[in-house]
Amino acid sequence: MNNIAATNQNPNAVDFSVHSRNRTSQIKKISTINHSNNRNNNLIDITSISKPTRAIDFESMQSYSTIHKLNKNDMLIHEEDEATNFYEIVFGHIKTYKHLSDGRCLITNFLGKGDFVGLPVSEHYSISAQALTRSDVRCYSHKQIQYLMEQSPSFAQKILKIAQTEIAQATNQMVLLGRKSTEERIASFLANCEHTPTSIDGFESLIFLPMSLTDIADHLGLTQETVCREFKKLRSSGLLKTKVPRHQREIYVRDLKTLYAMAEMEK
Amino acid sequence: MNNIAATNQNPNAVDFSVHSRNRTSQIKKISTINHSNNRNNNLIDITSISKPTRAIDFESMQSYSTIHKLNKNDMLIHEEDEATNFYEIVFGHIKTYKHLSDGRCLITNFLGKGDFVGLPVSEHYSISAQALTRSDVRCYSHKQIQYLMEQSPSFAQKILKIAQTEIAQATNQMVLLGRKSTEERIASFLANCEHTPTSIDGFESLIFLPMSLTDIADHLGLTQETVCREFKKLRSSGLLKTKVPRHQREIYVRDLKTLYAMAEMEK
DNA sequence: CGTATCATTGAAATCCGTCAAGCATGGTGG
DNA sequence: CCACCATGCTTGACGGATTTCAATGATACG
Repeated sequence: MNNIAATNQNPNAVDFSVHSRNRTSQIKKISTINHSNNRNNNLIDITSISKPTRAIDFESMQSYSTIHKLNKNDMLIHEEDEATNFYEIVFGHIKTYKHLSDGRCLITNFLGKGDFVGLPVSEHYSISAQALTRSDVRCYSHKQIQYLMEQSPSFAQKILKIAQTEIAQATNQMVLLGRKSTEERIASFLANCEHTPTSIDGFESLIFLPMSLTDIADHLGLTQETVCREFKKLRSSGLLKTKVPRHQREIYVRDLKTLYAMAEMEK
Repeated sequence: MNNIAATNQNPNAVDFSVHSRNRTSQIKKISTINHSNNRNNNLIDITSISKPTRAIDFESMQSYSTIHKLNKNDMLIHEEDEATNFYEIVFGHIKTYKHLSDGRCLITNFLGKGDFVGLPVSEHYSISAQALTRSDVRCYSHKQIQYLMEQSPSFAQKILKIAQTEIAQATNQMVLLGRKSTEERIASFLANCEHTPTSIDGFESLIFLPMSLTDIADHLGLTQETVCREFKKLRSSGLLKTKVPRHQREIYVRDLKTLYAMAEMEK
């Protein structure tokens, strides 16, 4: 997750979206860009690829992708849907989650710029994904990915690396959910957020949170109330500060070392 | 996890192992079998592979693997170690886990026959793995795996599929740890175990558990005592039965449908 | 047969969830 | 521009499920 602060500078974010979690919401395909203004202009003609050892990376891949623009609360993936596309988040913030039948929800991850969702191979997606803010995602078809994996070993490695990263993150989250205290969960969460260095009143770092307290609770296996109280505790201890008392989407951290220690992070 | 019951028929399981969780324990490389009695006898000379589309599966791969024999409590993987090998469990039961600095533990998965651990790409393993019972694992070097991924697209797909399965399992476990009640956790755990159909006293199914209550607790984010009490509750409700009151490693399930309903399983 | 590990059970404490109410915020529509 | 309403945040009081602590009994393994 990079450049979270950047979303803050974008006042154009307008919400045309239908009600959250309403299955009738549709992805808005505003543009289908064919990025021929590619940095290296190294377009690859798929039909002419022959050398199996040829390297194909996401940069050159961009020529075959389309950009989808999502409004806040738009659904990107429904868990039950047939898996057809692989997405790279270009801008904005996405949450991935699972629901139980009675409405309980667990948010498996928050994704930002440079993150991926919808790896190929499986018939159906195993999670749902929804935009937290106005977002842009680059869409690759699974067929395309699979074809390129066949053509380029280094591309296949790259895909596997993405899967590995997902596994490592999920494993850490299991430790958090299964064995960490409330305080450790909040600290771990904040430690994993994107930090912008600052030097205001002796606070080291600024975090911008694109999600609600309820979302944080659904990510950490807590309730909204507990998350709220824990934030309050950390504020009165002096570790955190928010400009406006309410609407604390911008959080200043006094001391990152203390935060990490509190998080009981795995080395 | 297949054939758990089979481990039960193996009274040869002897524990020569050193103390559990003792970093000084070593993998016992008893045999380095070169399985030339391969079913199809289709040994592949790696140096002669040229066609990139050639299919290579684990069956033909076996010629390049070695078998490691593990005693109970032997370590297969240490989290901090440099990642060099990929393992397939051939026989027995392995647990994969992570520790926090103060000793708290979360068991990320229980592996059985046909399961894998130690996917390539990363520099270091992200979890530890230890044998629950006497076990045999087939060992493939990462170099070998990477080479074969380059040679065979279908092999690369197979590796990616393994990673995907791991992600899906981890995701379900996150839901369990973050949002399920104690009863649902136990029921989910039992539902995921290997079942042997039976018809004794109207009980449908038999489960053999190779792990301790503490291990189950460390997998479900509970304490040993809570797990014990929940089992007792399910026994007195009539859903479960054990032959011997203590040592309840063999559990009979009255009704699988009830078990699944209780588990709040994701469809 | 003895010791270490594992399982069991009870009593007490606590953390967190639940419920409820009030307040703030921001987007919408008049 | 203001009022309204939905959503999100805050706070308190309460109850209960689980952990913690402790002690005992089984079991397995050498």
